[in-house]
Amino acid sequence: MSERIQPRTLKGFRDYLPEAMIPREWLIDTARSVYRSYGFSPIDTPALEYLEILTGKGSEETDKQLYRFQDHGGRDVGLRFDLTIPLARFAAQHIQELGIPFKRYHIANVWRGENTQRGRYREFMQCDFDTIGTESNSADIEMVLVVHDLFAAIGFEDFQIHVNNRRVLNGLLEKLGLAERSTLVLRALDKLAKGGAKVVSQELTTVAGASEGQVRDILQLATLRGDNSQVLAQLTPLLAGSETGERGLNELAEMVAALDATGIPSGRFGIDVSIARGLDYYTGTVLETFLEKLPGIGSVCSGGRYDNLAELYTKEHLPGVGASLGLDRLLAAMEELGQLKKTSTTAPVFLPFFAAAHRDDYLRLAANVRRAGIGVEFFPEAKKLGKQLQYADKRGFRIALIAGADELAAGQCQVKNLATGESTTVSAAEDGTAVIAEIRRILGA
RNA sequence: GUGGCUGUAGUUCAGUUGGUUAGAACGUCGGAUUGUGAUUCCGAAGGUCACGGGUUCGAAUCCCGUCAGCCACCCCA
Repeated sequence: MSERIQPRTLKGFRDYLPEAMIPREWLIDTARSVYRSYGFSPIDTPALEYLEILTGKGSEETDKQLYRFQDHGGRDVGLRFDLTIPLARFAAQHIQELGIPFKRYHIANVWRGENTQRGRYREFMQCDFDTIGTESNSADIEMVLVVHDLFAAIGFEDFQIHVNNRRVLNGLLEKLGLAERSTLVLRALDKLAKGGAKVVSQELTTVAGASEGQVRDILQLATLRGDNSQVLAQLTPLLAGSETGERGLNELAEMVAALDATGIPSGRFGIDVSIARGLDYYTGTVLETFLEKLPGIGSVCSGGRYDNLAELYTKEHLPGVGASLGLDRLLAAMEELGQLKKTSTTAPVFLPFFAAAHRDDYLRLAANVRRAGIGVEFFPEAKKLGKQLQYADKRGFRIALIAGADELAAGQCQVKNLATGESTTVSAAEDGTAVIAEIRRILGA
């Protein structure tokens, strides 16, 4: 034992203590229930894939960030860096059994070997949902609704879903004769929110090789302001004559009308022509979600429509639309906003081990309360009551059930509200119905 | 991957121009209080000063490397 191994974790990888894990699980549960409420079904895929599956896309950037190695059988493998590529492979393999349209959600860890920053890690969780196999704009509209419901369910008031359509931009680029360099242009445009017009125009000129006039037209389009109908009206002349652009415009207009009809508060959703998304596989709707109080953290939920998800893996034509919630970035944001409740207990009720000779009575009482669907933690040692209550207080329990030899002899139990300190004595007989009723009363209040 | 800042008990931080035994608060554990939790009092545990090397009579302090964290770029959730 002379030399111990230093306990440590890799850069960008983290341990989760109960205090961090409890809100994390809550967020996952919330996302899951919103996705399910729209009929999305869960799937899972392996963390490790054949390298060729992951590098199929071939972009340099993802290639650099990919965790890759040879497995014990000498196969070239890699850890998934998002959930979309695995979905493409998954769909190519199983779409026959699944049928179309296929709606799935996938909540899982992904890995990227990039440099860390607040809210950005090398192992992080994504909560994706996608609808594949349909080109209907309804699916795009539903995507926005899901994102809206998701953030509302999490408890945010001040969030904004920015929506755009790639066809709008592509239409303009066609008109300008820049269609071939669209990826470079879009990537530059993606920096508008952060860097401003100067940065964008410089990158457009130097990287994308756009002329002064082209830069001016692109920026004019991207910096349109006003409410949704105003933006749509201003876009119309800019895109006139471009089939692609007009189609994009129509899709946007349809979406605006549909979302208005569902009664989404207007401040939470807006056309933002500057949203481009760096990823080049998006072809139609693109979406980003920002927290008004924390614009610096960037988009916490992004997504869009892609024409052919699985073309690398199958002949089957599989269009899709979906978005991804960045769970860890969102948790970092919520922590910064003080929006996370601090508890490190999962059961609401605490049962002190008070009278050492009565362990079985406590276990029976706890079992009765649990049968009613209420979690109970029984303290493992018959320590001083004060100590046990201190423990309960620190963990954030809401109720303590206090029963010493006297109460047990009388068939009674104190139900103590730990928030107020009030305590009522009720009968513990009849499988604890009175105890359970009192607990429910306190929890309900 | 590039550049900048940082690293001292579980946590937040002191620590003089390099000087001998590295401190505090909070937290933890025990006691005052063999039946009631954020109060009070007493006591205890807890540090290879991130790790490794160098300079020096002497290093938490100066230098180099590694690791990690934060920030910017890049990219993105």
